[in-house]
Amino acid sequence: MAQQEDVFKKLVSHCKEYGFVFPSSEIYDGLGAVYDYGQNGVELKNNIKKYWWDSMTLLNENVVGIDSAIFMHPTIWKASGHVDAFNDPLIDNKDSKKRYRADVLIEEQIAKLEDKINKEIEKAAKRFGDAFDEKQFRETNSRVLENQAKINELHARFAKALNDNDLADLRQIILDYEIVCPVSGTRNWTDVRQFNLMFATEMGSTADGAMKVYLRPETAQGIFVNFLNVQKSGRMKIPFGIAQIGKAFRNEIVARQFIFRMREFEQMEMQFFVRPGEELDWFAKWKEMRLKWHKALELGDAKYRYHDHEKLAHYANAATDIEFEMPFGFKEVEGIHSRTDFDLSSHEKFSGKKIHYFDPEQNQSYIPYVVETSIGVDRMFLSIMAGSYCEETLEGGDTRVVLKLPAALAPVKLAILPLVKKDGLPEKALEIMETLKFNFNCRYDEKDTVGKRYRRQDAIGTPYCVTVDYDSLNDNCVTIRYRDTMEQERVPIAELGNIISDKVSMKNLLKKIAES
RNA sequence: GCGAAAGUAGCUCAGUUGGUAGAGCAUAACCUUGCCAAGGUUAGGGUCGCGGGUUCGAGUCCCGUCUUUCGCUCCA
Repeated sequence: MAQQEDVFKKLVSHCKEYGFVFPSSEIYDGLGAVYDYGQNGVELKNNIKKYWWDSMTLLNENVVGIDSAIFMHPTIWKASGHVDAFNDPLIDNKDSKKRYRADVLIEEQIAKLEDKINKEIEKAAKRFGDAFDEKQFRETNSRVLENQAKINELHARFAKALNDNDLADLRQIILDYEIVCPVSGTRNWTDVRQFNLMFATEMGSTADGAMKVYLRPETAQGIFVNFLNVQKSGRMKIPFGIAQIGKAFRNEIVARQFIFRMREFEQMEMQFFVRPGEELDWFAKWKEMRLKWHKALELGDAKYRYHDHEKLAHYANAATDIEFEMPFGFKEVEGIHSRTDFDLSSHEKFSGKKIHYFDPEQNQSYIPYVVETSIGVDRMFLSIMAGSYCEETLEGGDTRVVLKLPAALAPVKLAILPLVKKDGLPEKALEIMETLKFNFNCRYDEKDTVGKRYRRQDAIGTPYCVTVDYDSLNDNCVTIRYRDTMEQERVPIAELGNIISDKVSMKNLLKKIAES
């Protein structure tokens, strides 16, 4: 484990040193849990997004894309449940250092009191046998009455505090009813603080006319509110899907582990609309398809696993995660959820607009059910970096750091290197660069020995290097050097474009998924 | 947010009882070699996280603050 954390540290350093990921606002000491992608990182990230987008929209003729705005009508977040669910009053116990939701603590206290009453009743029921009258017992037993009064009073006060959003009173309730920390057993509490997980800002330039809007905490709602637009304008027939890539924002209480949990992050989501009753079949199908997509990258099948949810969110009737083995353990990279008709019917309710689909085959109208696949771009990025990062010891004891990135995703596909920086070799190399730069991302390097240049390319995951030597001037051939095996092969310059294009093409990845 | 640790050049780190900063690697230029890094010469780069205090003098002591890492907590 210590060794794994060490690898993670090295990976983070590597990301910075080679222009993949930088801490945001670094010259101002950084900004918590926000990161910038560097010159190589942005290429890798764009390639990941293209891989996903193409796999959705090209491989599935019934999946189309949209790009919805980050700002959305505030009522959308009421309909989705985020306004309620992302607002937690939290309190810490200073002795155990544990954090609790203040409202949950109070609810548990109520449950405890009710438990006491039930025990009294049980005891009495045993004692009196068949003659026991529960109603009468409740109305007359002093201990029951006392507890019931407490519950009623607590209920009323709790409801009022919640309604007024009175955090001080929530704390006072916890103190007054002598609620203790389940771990430390003490009543040494901090203040109750409100944590709103959504970022809010104001729309409208004058203060009094401004409307509170949120930065979206997920991209999915942009798809749901456009369901009818896309279905009608695209003449889409169920089952069909809508895909979207975009930024989302969450004011995480604790955002850590590098780019694994950030406050600003990017999602790739596809909502698949199906007939009610068929959702679990589609859920199973997408669950399988998504894993294939991951495994096609060949980072190692053993690094992936499903994690089926036992406790489901209020809107779901099935849910699973695809987890990847990060340096800090198996972690969720993608979620696949069967969201039922929760979202669309909720929007129907809140907007007052009918969001139905008329199914010509069944000759009836219904609210479609939804199967969602949702993947974090940044988590995907991290999983690929972690899965590609290798420290190798070579014959002779030398070491090298190499990123064994899938060739189709590598930021640079080909480095063109003159063996020496004289005698017309740089000119020849630049000539090759001129013809290939339209096909894929090439890089030219003439500084230092060729061995050192190979290592530099290894460190950023460039799958192929070609070296221009003295023979090249006469025979128009160059040496291709392969990143992973370090083997070399002599090929004609004229064939270079075709050879490399084929190897780095995303088409081959997509074919692999389609055929598997 | 609570607790613990850390913050000196792009990276990894030195910096002895307080006396105004160093190394290796990296980067750039030139020379040399020429197919798997670390030959030579030279150069650039740091108000030692930031602010305040003690002191004749603070990277070094004290206080505050920010950031990062780990643990707790949360996670649609």
